[in-house]
This record gives sequence, structure tokens and C-alpha cells, in this order.
Amino acid sequence: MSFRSPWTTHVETLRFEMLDPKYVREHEAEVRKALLDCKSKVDLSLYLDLERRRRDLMISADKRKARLNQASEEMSKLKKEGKDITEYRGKLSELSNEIKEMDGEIGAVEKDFRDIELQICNLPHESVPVGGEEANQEIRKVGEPKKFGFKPKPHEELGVALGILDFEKAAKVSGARFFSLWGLGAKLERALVNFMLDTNTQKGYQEMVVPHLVNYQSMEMSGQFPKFIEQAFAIERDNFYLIPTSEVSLANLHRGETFPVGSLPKKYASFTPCYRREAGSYGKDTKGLIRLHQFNKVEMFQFVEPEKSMAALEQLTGDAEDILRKLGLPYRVVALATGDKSFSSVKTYDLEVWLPSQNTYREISSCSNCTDFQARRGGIKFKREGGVKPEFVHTLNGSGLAVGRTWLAILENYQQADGSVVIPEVLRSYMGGLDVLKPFKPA
RNA sequence: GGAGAGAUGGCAGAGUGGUCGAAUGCGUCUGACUCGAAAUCAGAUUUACGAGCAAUCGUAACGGGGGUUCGAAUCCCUCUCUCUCCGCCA
Repeated sequence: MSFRSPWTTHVETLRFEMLDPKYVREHEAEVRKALLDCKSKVDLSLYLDLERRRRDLMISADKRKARLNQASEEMSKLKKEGKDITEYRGKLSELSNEIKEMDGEIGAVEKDFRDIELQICNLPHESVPVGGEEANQEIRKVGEPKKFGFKPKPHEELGVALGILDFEKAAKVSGARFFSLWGLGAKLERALVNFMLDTNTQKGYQEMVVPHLVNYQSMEMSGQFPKFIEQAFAIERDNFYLIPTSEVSLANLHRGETFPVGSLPKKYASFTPCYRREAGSYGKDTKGLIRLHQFNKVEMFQFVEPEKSMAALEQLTGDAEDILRKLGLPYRVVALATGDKSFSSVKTYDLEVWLPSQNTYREISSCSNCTDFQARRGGIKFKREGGVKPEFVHTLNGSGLAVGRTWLAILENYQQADGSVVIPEVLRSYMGGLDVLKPFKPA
């Protein structure tokens, strides 16, 4: 069973440059530095070389095509006049074959060019700190970590003791890095999902239900492929991929479309499970709900006008923060450095929630401005008032929030000495008025 | 899963091998008429890439890919999607 090659469906007629080749040509040094900052291994010289060759080939092929088109027209006239065209035909056959050969060559160069293009990350915004993970910048801390009069337990201990969390039985069903929630644990998960969606929709995000199985093009458009193909679960037989985040589905809803005047911004929120192979992370976060093959997430997504995207990132991040604030969970906002930001984004803020058992902050949301990166890959444009040419939209995404990690953060931050867990105020109406989770059996 | 029909510009809808980037209608925009509007009349109205300071010019595109041909929206193969009927099913 082999994968269908990408770009074979009817929607995929439009192919836009990932980066404007002219811009790259004229700002080579700048692009080189940006790629270096992102720890990109892309060979820009090869990119430029292929771009040059493609252009040269196209120019000479176009000249020949123009000649052939002219000749064809004359041929048509001659035939109408009833003249013999056999000799003429022979000559054109030669030219036609020559063109076919050149087109083949162009196709090959084009493919190499595109292969490289797809590996180029989005270039970081000027406000992004330069460097690797160590250069990440804490922007603000919100909420005081609670002082416990006892040694706070990790969530997996609390959850199992409460009889609401299990890994062993889930491992029997699937394997490592899967979990199951029982009773009030499952209800708490659902309460969180509902709370998050309600909070988001109140802010103008439209609630969505979207596919979890997507095709190659969707993964490529959002920037997952080709670079992170080994991180995706694949349904080979049917050429589907399981989404690692519903960002993929939301981003692709409008692939190949042009938004009419006045229809931006578009704001969506969707709840889906997320599936990740976590290849190469063996041994990391092996305990608990932190790193799993399947977890739930509420995702926010926006399509906006280019000049508004940086402000929208601040707003989107604020929307995610609001959920943490309402839940009373201490967190901090971190601006990711050039080498740590996501592939598709120019700037990413991570929200990190306080985990008492680990005595540290852990990622619970990631908010990114992808500018026109995804829009170019997916051909998504919009028309302005006074309508000149359609322009590429900017896209943003952010978790609002990762549900599993919120679930565990609540257990850890709201635990009491006896192993019970207080339900945050805002969730109680979603929990049928329940205010505290108590162990089934006294500990 | 089986049988059939279809995919053309913003929309509707012609076009079955040769000035077809594509008739016609609708929509939209501009101009004329009008005090203004409606109606009417005239004109304009796709996108991508390349060349050029620019006007402009060239090339490509009629769901995607491939083939036949000097020449393809039109013929052939293939894939995808949509619709109808049957079967199955939450």
C-alpha cells in the first residue's frame, strides 16, 4: 500500500510560492540569517540556483511555445484554404517534441525547487528573541503558586487514588501513552471542554466540529508535512492522517478560497482529540497525562487581515489566558525564541501552567501567528474594500486549552491534604454542582 | 459495496479537434441619459507565472494527473469530488 502523491485532487490547481522568490533573491542575506536563527538546514544556494534554472528554462520554452502557437494558427488558415499541410506538419512536429522535452525538464526542476521550498520555515518576526530554547523569554507571570502545608502529589497518583484515572487498563486496550478516565474524571474532562468552548464562543469564536482524518494536502498546508511526517499517525490503506491538532482541519476549511470584502476576521473554535506518535520522545514524561498518543484539545483559529495579525496574536493569547485565569490556575507566558518557535509561525507564545508536583511550569497552550505561511500553501486570499487584487490572509492558532493538561493541572493545584480535589468555582455548574472530588474509598 | 449521471469564468449555462480565455444570460463596476433614482444604452469585469521603469507583451489554466495530435474545453486512460438509484449502516 503506498501513499497517493500529493497535489492530485481537484482543489489543488493553485500553487503559490511559499516565499516570494523575488524577495528571497533581493534579500538573500536577511533570509539566510533568519534561516540560521531558526536552525533551518535548508540549502538556500540550491534554492536560488533552482529558481534561476527554472526561470531560464521557462523563458526559452515560452519562446518556442509562442512560435508553435503562431504556426498552428497559420496551419488552421491553410487548411481552410484547402492547401496541403503535410510538409508543414513535419516541421512543427520537431518543435512540438522539443517543447515537450523542455516541459519535462521544467517539471523536474520545479519538483526539486518545491521540495526545498516546503522545507523552509516561516521566518521569525523581529520581536522574537534569537537563539534556542534557552533564549525563550518569560513575558509575564499570572497567579501565585499555592503554598501547600504538605507535599503535593503528582496528578497520576491523585487521579488513580480517586478512582477517576487509569493507565493500566488503557494500556491493555491500546498500549503505552494511552489513558482512560472513569466516572467523575470523565465528567471533569467533559466539563472542561464545555467550559472552554462556552468561554471561547462568548468571545466571538464560532464553534465547529471538523474531521479528525485528513488528507496529505491538509497536513502539508498547515506545515506538518513534509518535515514532521514521522510524527503523524497514518491510515495507510485509505490515505488518511490523524490530526495532531484540529488546527490542521480548521486551517484547511477555506483552502483555495477568497474571502469576500468584509468577511474577516473569521474566528473558529473546535474540540477534537489530537493524535501524536511522539516518535523520539521515549523516556520523556512517561508518567501521567503530560505526553500521550491521544489527548483532547479545544483549539482556536483565526483568519485575519495581514496588518492586524500581530495584534490578533496578543488577543488570541489573551483569550487562552482568560481560561486559565477563570480556572484560577497560576501560569506564565513565554515568547518562544527563533529556534524553538513552531515551523509555520513567525511568533509563538507558550502558556505554561504551574504544576506543584514538578515544581515548575509546563506548556498547556501554544499560540502562533503564521502570517501568510499557511495561506500561501493553501491559496487562501481575501478581498479588501475598494478591491484591488486579492491578498493572502494571515492565520493564527492557539490552544484554548489542552484539556488533558488542564485536567491534571486542576488535580494538582486544587488538591488537599486528604487527597481530595476542590472543583474550581467556574466548573461547578458543569459538574452538577459538585464542589469537591473525594476518593471512593478512604485513603 | 453495485449501477448510472456529471464537474466549464462570481453564479447560471452554451460549446464535441483549429483565431475558444471561451457564446449567451445574471451579477458586479464605470460612463451616458436624469434634479436624483429606476428603466434604458455603451463599455469593462479570471487567475498564476515570466519579461519590462511603465504602457504592455509572452506563456499556462475549462476538476487533478497522463496520453493521442502540428493543434485538445472538445478524443483516450486514470484519479478525485458531486449528484441519483439499489444495498448496508450510527
